Amino acid sequence: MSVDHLTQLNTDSRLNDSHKSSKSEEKHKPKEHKHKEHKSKDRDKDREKSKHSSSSSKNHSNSEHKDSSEKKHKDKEREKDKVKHRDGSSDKHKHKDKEKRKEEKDKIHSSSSGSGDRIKKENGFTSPPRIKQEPDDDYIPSIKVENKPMKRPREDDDVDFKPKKIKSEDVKKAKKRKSEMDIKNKKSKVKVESSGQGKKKKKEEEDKWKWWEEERYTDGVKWKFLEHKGPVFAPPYEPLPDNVHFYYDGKHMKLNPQSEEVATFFGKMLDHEYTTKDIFRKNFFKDWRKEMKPEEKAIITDLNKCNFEEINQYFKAQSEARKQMSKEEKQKLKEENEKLLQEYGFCIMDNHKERIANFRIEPPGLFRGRGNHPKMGMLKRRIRPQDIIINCSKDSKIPSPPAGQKWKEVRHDNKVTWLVSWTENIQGSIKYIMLNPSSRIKGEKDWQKYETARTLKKLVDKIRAQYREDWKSKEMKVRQRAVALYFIDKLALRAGNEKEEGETADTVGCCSLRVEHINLHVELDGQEYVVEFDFLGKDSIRYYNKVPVEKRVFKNLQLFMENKQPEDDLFDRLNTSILNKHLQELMDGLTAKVFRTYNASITLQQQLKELTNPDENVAAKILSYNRANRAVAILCNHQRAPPKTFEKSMQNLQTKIDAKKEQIGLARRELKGAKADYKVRKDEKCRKSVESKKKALQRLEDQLMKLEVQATDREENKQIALGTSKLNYLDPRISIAWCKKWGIPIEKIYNKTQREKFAWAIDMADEDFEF
DNA sequence: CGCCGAACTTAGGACATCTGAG
DNA sequence: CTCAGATGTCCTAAGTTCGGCG
Repeated sequence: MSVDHLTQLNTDSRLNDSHKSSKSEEKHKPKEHKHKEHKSKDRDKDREKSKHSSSSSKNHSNSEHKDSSEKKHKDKEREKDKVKHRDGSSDKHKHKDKEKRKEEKDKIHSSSSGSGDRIKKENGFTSPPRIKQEPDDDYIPSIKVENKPMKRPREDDDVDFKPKKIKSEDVKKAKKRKSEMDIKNKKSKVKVESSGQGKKKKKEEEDKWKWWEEERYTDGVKWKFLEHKGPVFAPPYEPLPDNVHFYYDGKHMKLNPQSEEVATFFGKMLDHEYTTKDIFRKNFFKDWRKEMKPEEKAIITDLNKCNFEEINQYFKAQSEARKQMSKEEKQKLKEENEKLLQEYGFCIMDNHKERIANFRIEPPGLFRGRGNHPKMGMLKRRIRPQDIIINCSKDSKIPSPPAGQKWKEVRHDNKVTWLVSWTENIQGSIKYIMLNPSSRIKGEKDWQKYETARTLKKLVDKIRAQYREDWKSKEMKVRQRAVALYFIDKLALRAGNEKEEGETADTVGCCSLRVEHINLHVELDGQEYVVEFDFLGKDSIRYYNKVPVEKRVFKNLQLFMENKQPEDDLFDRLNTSILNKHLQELMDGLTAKVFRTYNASITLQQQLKELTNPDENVAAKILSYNRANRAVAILCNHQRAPPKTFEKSMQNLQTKIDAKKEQIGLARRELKGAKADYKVRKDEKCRKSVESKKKALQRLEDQLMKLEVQATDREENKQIALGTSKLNYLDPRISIAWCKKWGIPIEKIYNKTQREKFAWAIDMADEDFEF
C-alpha cells in the first residue's frame, strides 16, 4: 500500500468525524432494535440525499448537454421513479451490522492505518495491473430485445420415455429432430445422415450423444426420467491403533471413538498454519467438546494442554505408506475406484447415461472457510442416510439406503437438476449432487449463458449510452445504479450481494462496496480522476486497481461518499436486486454477471485477433493464446497463490538460461575461430566447419530464446490463474474457431475433460465463428 | 416489496498423476 | 530411470440469481 493511500484514509476518516451525521448516533443503539431503526433512518437519509443530489447536480451540470427529445422521455421516467420513491419503495434495506464492523475496525486500527493492513495479511499478493480495451465494436445495436429459444420445444411424445429402451429409439428421434433443425437453422455444417446409413454411424452416435442437436425443454422441466444409485458415503471412522496416543496435560488419555475422530481431524492439520489461529481453535474446541463423553468433557478443558503429536505422526506415516505402495497395490486401488465410479458415478437421464459430478458425500472434518472466516474450525458433521433427500423419477428404480437405514425423503421433482441433497451444518445451506459439466443439462445451460452474452453484445452500446446518461440523473438511486453498472462493465466486478455478518468472511462485490474500499485521487501518477480500489472479493481474493474514470463518475463518487463513515455502503441506495431488475428491463435475461461473461469473451476474441501472428509457428501461436487468456484472467481478477516452488523453479530456470548463455559465448568464439581458419585456408573442410558451428550457435540461441520466453511466461503467470476464465467465462467457440483457423490442434488448448465439457462447441463452431 | 431459501455457477487450493530433461 | 515441475482431477466453499411467501 502506498503512503498516500494511508494518508488518504486517515484524512478521510478525520473529515468524516467532523461531520458526524445521524449515522453516528445510531452506532450506540442496541442491536435488537437496529433493524427497524435502520430502515427509517435510511429513509430519512434518502430524502435528504435526494434533495442534496438534485441541488448538487446543478454544480456538476456544466458539462451536461441536454438532448431535448430524449429529455422528455427521461423526465417521464424520472417522474415515474419519483412516484415510486415516494412510496418508499426504493429504500434500501440492508441488515448489515455496521456497528459491529466499525467497532471491530476501531479495535484493529485504533491508532493507525486503514483497512489495507488487514487485507494484505489475509492475502499477501496484490492484484496485477489489468488491461481491458473497449472492444471496437462496429456492430450496429439493435433495439429489439429478443431471446429466441435456440431450439424448438421438445415434443410431447417424449413424456412416457421408458428406461428400458435406452438408446435405440432415441437415435431415431435425434435424427428426426435434427433434420428439422437443420432446415430451420440453416446450419452451415450440414450433417448428412440418412436413415439408411448403417450400423457404424449409429454406434458412434450412441457413444457421443449430440444433445445440442435436439430440442430443449421449455417450461422449467429439467428431465422426464431420472434414475441413479444414490450417493457414496464417506468411509466410517477407523479408530486409531492402540499405540497412537493422545495426551492431555502430559498424561495419556484414551478417547472414545466419537471424540477421538474429531481429535484426529485436528491432529491431521497440525502442520497447517490455521490451527494456530484463535478463531479456529476456539470454534474447534467448542465443537469438539460437544462430541465428548461427560468424563472427557470434565477433564479436557484447555486446548493448549492437548497433545495431538502422535496422531499427527500417525497420519503422516499413513500417507507416506500410501505413496510407497507397490504398483500392484496401487493398481488394485485404482480398479476399486473405477468400479465405484461405474456403479455410482452415472445416472440415466432421459434415455442417456450421464456422468455425475460429485457422487461422493463430503466426509466429516473441520470447516475451513476462505479468508478470515468466523466459522473456521467448526466441526463439519458426518452425513448419514437419514440426512439425505433423494430426487429421481417415480417410475425409476429408487436407490436403496445402506442396510438398516432410511433416507430422509425421496422426492420426484423434475423441475430441478439435482439427484441428491442434504443440509450442511456450518451455514445451514443445502448441498447437492448434480451432473458432470459434460452432461446435457449443464451443457445446455452453459451454451445458453454464452448466447445471452452475445445478445448483450448487440445491445451493449445502447446500454452504455444509457448508463452514461444516468450519471446525470436527478435521482440518487439512478446515479448510483449507473455508476455501479459502469464498474461492473468496465472492471468486470461481480454484482456483490449483501451478506450476513458473522456468518462469512467480510468480502464485497460492486453493490456492496463500502466507502473504505475506494480512494479518490483527482490526480495520480499523471492521470486525472483516478479511483483506487482495494477490497477483498470472492474467496477473499484482493482486488487492487487504480482506474482513471470519467470526470462525471468521479464527481458522483464524491457525492456518494459525502457525510459517510468508512464502513458505510458506497451505494447506499442500491443492491443487486434493484440492479438486476433494471438490467432485466434493458434486455431479457440480462443480469450483472452477464457483463463478466460478455467482457471476458469479447476480450479474448479481440486479443486473439491482435496477438496472433499468422507467420509464427504453432508454439508461438499458443503463447499468444495464453497471453489473450491471461488478459481475460487479469480482467476478471483470477488470482492464485504463487506456487510454493515458484522461487526455486524460477531460479532453476535462470540457472539454465545462464548456462545456455555461456554455451553461446563459447560457440561464438569457436565460430569466430573457424571463420578465421577458413579465411586463411579457404578449403572445404573449414567451410563445413564454419557452417556447422553457425548452425550450432543458431540452435543454442533458439534454445535460449525458448527458455527466456518460458521464463517470461511463467513470471507473468505467477499469480494468475487461467483455468477459471477458460472454464467459466470464455465462449469455447471463440477458441475453437481460432484453432480451426490457424490449424492448431484443439488438444493444445483444451484437455480431455475440457473437450468433454465443450463438446457442443467443438461440434458446432467453425473457423468463422464470431462471438 | 423485502426477505429468505433453493438452486445453480464460479472459485482456488490440495492432492494425484503424468512427463520429459538430465 | 528419477525426480522436479507441469498438468489434471477432486473437493467444496463462495458467489449469483430467482421465485415464493408474508
